[in-house]
Amino acid sequence: MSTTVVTPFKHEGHDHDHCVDDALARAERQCERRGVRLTPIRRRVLELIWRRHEPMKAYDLLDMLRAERRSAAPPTVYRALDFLLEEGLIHRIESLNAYVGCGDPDRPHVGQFLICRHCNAVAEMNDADVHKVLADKAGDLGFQVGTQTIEINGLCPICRDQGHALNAV
Amino acid sequence: MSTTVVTPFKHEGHDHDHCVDDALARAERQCERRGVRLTPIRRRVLELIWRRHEPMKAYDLLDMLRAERRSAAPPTVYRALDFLLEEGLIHRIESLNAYVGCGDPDRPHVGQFLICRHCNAVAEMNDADVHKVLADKAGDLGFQVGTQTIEINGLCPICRDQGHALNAV
DNA sequence: TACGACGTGTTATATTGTTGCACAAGCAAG
DNA sequence: CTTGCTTGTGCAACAATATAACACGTCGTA
Ligand SMILES: [Zn+2]
Ligand SMILES: [Zn+2]
Ligand SMILES: [Zn+2]
Ligand SMILES: [Zn+2]
Repeated sequence: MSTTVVTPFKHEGHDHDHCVDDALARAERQCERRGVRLTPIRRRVLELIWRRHEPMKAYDLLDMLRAERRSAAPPTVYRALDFLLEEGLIHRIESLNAYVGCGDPDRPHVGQFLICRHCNAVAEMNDADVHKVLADKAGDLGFQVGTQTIEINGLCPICRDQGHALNAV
Repeated sequence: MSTTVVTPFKHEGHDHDHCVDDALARAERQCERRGVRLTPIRRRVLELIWRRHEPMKAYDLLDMLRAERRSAAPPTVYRALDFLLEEGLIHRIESLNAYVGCGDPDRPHVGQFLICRHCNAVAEMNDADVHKVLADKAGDLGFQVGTQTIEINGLCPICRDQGHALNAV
């Protein structure tokens, strides 16, 4: 069993205030250690992402930023996102054009995402078996693996238990 | 060994004219069987995608279409792409905002893509082991799998043999 | 002080994708 | 054949996502 849940579903009973505070504290420590600056804008964007604990769109973040910082513009948020991506503090969900916080930014990795199509909850796995089987199969074809984009769309435990069905979108 | 290569890399010695003709003939048979219409526009877009045998952007297709059909506009190409996606004749590569032909449109499936970061070549796998390990791991977390987006970026056999390195982008 | 690196403000632009409505082409029932 | 329905296309505008270019300010350091 090599499954590592990097970030669990939001529902799965957790003290979310604590979860956000934790993520910000981790980010601050990590940035200090690396000698990079978690400026107010960057910190605020990271906080907005964690607050919702679900994939956030760049322009939704921009609207929120604008509410408190009149000068915010697209570059403001995209620069912050670039920084956070660079430092591994967030991941980009390609299939949604959205961004989620990473629960384990310390070691660089690519995420394996489970995305609920009903409630938008996202969990991040980092499973060595998944990585290995893909690398092996790709290797069989002579392909050298760089970055894996793995995004699984489906139903989270809560929504499944509530009777939502896959085919109903 | 459950690896099925749905669409191999373009390089791997193949008669490309034949490959395009084949794809179009398959598409025509399939559309007829299903009672849907492979109209001239749809057929032409599919052909443009197969001609290049690599991920094609919507607006690049639009430019090509416009060269021969003055009235072409964004909806023209997006409607054709929607149709082709619906019928499984092409796949969308989320990480590139691009579209590639599917080598096995008959049975619906999601693709597992190997994308060369140097030459843009794409191969499509449809590997049961990959699907299973992901479904199992997701299932362990109570997640019911719907659609998998799997896109591996790296180096194709040709580019790797030519000494291109992963880190050099 | 002077310099250089970095972060931000600002404006404009590029890229990717959608909506709405009118009209035409294909097809089936009468 | 012709009426009416469904599907496909033309067209215009727009929405959503992302980047470019340049000016300016702050801060650490030679
Ligand atoms: Zn939380
Ligand atoms: Zn859910
Ligand atoms: Zn070919
Ligand atoms: Zn290559």
